[in-house]
Amino acid sequence: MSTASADVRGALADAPSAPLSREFFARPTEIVARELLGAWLLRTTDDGLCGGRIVEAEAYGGPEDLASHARAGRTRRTTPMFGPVGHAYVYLIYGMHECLNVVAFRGREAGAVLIRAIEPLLGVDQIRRRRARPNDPDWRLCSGPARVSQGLAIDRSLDGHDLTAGEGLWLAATTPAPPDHEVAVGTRVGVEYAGDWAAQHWRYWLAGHPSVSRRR
DNA sequence: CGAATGATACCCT
DNA sequence: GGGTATCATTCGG
Repeated sequence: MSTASADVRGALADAPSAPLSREFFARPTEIVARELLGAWLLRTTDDGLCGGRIVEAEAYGGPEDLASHARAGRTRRTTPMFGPVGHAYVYLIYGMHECLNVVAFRGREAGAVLIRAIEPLLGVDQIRRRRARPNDPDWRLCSGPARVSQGLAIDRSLDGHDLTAGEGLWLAATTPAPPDHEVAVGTRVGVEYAGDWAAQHWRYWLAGHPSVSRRR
């Protein structure tokens, strides 16, 4: 048990447990995306501990999935997607924003789950200081994949990071997990170019939760 | 609504 | 090798 995990248990009555195991991520990405709803995303930096609960996630597949970065096969950028499950895949988008994925199993080839939004619950003050819009209400601070990264100080230095080690950046389950009737499912955001794969219902979110990202 | 901002992938010589 | 269109987004006007 890491010191950081012990800190989390002390910080909250609704205590997250140990880091999610390798086995948790060794399942199809759409299962992992669904199961990650409600789980804690936790981060330690020089500013201390911060994090929140995942309210929105999307599953991406391997080369067969035309919406996935892995569609071009294994490249320098997508190497983590083809590596061991439970590691981070962090990429730069639009030249300025970073997005966090969790590598999961998909057809023996590649796969990842994009963390699209969390509800900030721990270290909200430090999360707020890192954001471009520090006057936003708590629930909006991490309402979008790049906002999650900005708020939790996640960048490409964490690309390939082992999320099961429980240090620096990791995930922890909650009990109980959200029941199916609180979970909504739909198409992935921003992948209209992907033909039939754009219709795949691989986006999961907590129905009605204010921290879920919205289209403008 | 459109700018910001740079890595990447893909097509061409 | 080099040029360039595109991008799993966000913010201010």
